[in-house]
Amino acid sequence: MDIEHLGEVVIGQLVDRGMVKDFADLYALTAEALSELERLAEKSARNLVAAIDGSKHAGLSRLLNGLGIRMVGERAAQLLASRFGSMDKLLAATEQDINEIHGIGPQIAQSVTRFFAESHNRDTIDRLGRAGVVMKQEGAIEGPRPLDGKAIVLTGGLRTLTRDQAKDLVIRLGGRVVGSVSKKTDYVVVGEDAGSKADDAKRLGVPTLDEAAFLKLVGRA
DNA sequence: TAACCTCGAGATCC
DNA sequence: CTCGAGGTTA
Repeated sequence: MDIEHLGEVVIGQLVDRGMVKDFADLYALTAEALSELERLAEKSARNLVAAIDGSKHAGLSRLLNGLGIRMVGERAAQLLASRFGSMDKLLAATEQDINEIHGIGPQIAQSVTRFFAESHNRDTIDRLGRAGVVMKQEGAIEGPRPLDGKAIVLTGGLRTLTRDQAKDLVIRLGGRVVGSVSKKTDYVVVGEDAGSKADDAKRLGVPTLDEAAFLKLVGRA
């Protein structure tokens, strides 16, 4: 369920009545107040309040996506959430820090830092936090991120992880899974019955990891 | 090159 | 909602 279900009719009334000036105000709404509006009876009002409340736990990437930062859509929001893990760390980041993320360049980095430099935007974030909006990435890995910025190739089958699980793990640890081995590849994870990618790694001098070494590196062993 | 972001236009649904 | 144009990034 999503706040986006708020129709224009309802939003318009809320704004006209001064009940909502920015989207942090949505969290202060009550079913009683909403029932005063036209075209929104008690049941809908309660559903709406519940949906708004539930959105507090959408996670940092959804929050960043929802703030409306120029050039930050789903993809950039996920990259930022994955790299910094919490709003506090993102707020403390410099433009250079953000620019260094693979997938984010100078334009987006500047857009993000400009957004957070605006005091009214910081106010909105403060108020969202006080309203109980979760400002951390759900499932974020605490501590060192051994794969930060690393390009990983997976080849062959792993015993303890499916390919999707392995990919998810790499991403959550800050790395990215790429499809072919090149000099820019940081590691090749060699599973069972690995194919030519293992040969490519040897030929190009790219470090290889067997499953045990991979699990150890990612802190799962 | 390919995926992604923004925005406006027109199609579609209720 | 989908589409296309125009821009960003690697």
